[in-house]
Amino acid sequence: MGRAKIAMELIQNDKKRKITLNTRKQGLVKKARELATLCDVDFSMIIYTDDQETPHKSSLRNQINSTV
Amino acid sequence: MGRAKIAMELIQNDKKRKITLNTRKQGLVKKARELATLCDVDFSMIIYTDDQETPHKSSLRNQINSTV
DNA sequence: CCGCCTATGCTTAGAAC
DNA sequence: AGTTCTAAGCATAGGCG
Repeated sequence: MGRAKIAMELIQNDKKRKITLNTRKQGLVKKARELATLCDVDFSMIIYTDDQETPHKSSLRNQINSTV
Repeated sequence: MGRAKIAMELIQNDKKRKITLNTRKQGLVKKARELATLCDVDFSMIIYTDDQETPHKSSLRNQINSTV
């Protein structure tokens, strides 16, 4: 099946939400890189995510810093 | 005409580059908002652009801070 | 400049493996 | 859990008003 339309609201299902986060984060970074390349601009992007995979390692928020 | 494919390199034409910057920046912010909504993450994005429209007003770089 | 349009290509949700 | 596939939906280049 192709892409189904999803509601613009918090995804309740943990697994789906995590997949969506990763997929879309990737797409976002790609687009950011493209913009930086096409228009010669400096770019900084920070996504603060709760790391739900290793809660025992840290209760602090992880910082994913994508500098392009 | 529909969307033409563009090369992934610096857009030399000033006018085109500026249009592309604005259009894509808008799209990027939209996607960032979606990601923040769908996955409940905090998001910060900064694009440093040379303001080519008012070079007489400031030689400093403008900082466009889109916090979602 | 701004907005609208439309064709085209890119993104990505869901499935199948 | 990862990988790959596919099509639905979305982003957007270029044109026009």
